[in-house]
Amino acid sequence: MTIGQLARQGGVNVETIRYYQRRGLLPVPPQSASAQSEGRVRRYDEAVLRRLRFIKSAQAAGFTLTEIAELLELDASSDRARARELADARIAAIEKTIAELDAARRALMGLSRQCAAADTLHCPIIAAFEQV
Amino acid sequence: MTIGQLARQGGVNVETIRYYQRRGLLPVPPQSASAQSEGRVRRYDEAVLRRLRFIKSAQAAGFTLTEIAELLELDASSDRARARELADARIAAIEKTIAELDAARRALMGLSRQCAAADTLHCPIIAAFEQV
DNA sequence: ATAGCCTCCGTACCATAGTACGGAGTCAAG
DNA sequence: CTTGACTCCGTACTATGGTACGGAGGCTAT
Repeated sequence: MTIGQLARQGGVNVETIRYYQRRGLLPVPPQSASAQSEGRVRRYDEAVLRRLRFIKSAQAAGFTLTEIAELLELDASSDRARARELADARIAAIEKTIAELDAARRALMGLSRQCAAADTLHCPIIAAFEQV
Repeated sequence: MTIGQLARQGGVNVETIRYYQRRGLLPVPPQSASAQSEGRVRRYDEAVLRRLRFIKSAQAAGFTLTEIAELLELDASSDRARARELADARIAAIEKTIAELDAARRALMGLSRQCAAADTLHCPIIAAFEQV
């Protein structure tokens, strides 16, 4: 498939694929010849699409592109210990983020409820943050 | 207090304060005269420190600096409805993020456990992402 | 065979949230 | 009254994750 097809299949921009290639996350296939001409267009296979989807999934899990690059290298070297290390570090980071977000969420919910109550003189949302 | 003292009290860099001033989040006080000289150093009071702390708290709740600027403007205009709108939008965004992170966390935990089990032939962390 | 997309590639630019630098002036303590 | 730390201010640079642009050439359907 062409880069444009790969991009559509992966749900990203063509430019994003080029960017991932520059970062070494995706391979740059050779410019293969087509039936009619010598061919100067690069063709991508399913493996690249799977790799692209891996990147997007790992990214959704909060891995940075640098970490994803490392995961992809581990894929080649089969370094299980290191892969697990990265996964565990990410789990800890996710748990920390969730705890912080949950605290913020509960604070905001209480404030929004108070703000909706008609008997309050002024909106507490802004005032509340100032006391923290 | 001076900008350096304000920074220390607020737990940020001096440069960050200047940045917030450029963004209109913090006021730039006049260069007040001191006892000895005409004075060309700006002085900050408690109100600015409270404002700085408000910014950091709101930021921890996931508001962007642009949204915080709006909240600060609402503070002046007392637009409760809009403040509540922003708070509710943020709550929804936080809940979405938490759900995504929790899914990623649970996936990673299962994978890490599998990876630790000695009977698996190869680490499943990388393989798992490729199927998503 | 030609219009009208698509690809290639380098380079430049975007937003977000800061951090760093450098020279000139200011301030407080010894 | 000087030394050393701090302030002022503009400008430039950082990281992260992309987007945009433009010219030259490639591909495909009519």
